[in-house]
Amino acid sequence: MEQIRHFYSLLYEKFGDLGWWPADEPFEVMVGAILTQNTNWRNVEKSIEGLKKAGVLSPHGLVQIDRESLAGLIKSSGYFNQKALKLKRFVMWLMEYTDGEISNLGEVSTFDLRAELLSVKGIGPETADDILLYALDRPVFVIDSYTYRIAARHGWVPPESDYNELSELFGSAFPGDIEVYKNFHAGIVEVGKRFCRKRDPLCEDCPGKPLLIDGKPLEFI
DNA sequence: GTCCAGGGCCTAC
DNA sequence: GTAGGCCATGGA
Repeated sequence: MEQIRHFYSLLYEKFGDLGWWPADEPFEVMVGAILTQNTNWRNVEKSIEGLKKAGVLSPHGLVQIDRESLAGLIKSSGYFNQKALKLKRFVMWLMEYTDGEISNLGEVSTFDLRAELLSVKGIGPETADDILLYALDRPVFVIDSYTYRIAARHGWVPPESDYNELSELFGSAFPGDIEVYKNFHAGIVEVGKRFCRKRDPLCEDCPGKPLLIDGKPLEFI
């Protein structure tokens, strides 16, 4: 817990406020959250631009466009057939659940809303929490593979920890602090790219080794 | 040519 | 219930 607070102070010292999530409006965050699944953000940006140009980056726009055309517009994000389907299912849910008005979500508790999002096929815990935190300003801590790698390799959590345990642990380091939640996750992604990139979260090169930021061990920055 | 990116679902043991 | 396969483009 104390280590986690320290980790954030180091990230903040180094990166300051990273201004996440980069988007013009909440709906764009929601779309981006789905498109960026296991995908480099630069590839997602191209897709977002394409959707804007086509004039379909809105709940109504995505309901109207056919799945094949949508897949063509988001090609750069990879998994375009799957993601076109996911976006379709998401906006269908959104239109029905909110009656087409995103502000209606304001009446729903975070707990219920999270369960609703997770019930949409194609939206898992990370995507749901991206939407809750960055589009809807709800106090949830987003966990991604970088967070898990860093926490597990530093021994902050046991390797078998699941998403919810990590989310609760990181969240409880700054209870309910939405702005810190937003910037902490952003900082983790930023530094995660510079950490060991191997997929294996417990690769043998890493246990016990500190996270390096610009070649310096985490503790000594 | 190989690896992997701001995951999640489905299938087989 | 869980490891493994699948989705797919684009940059390093």
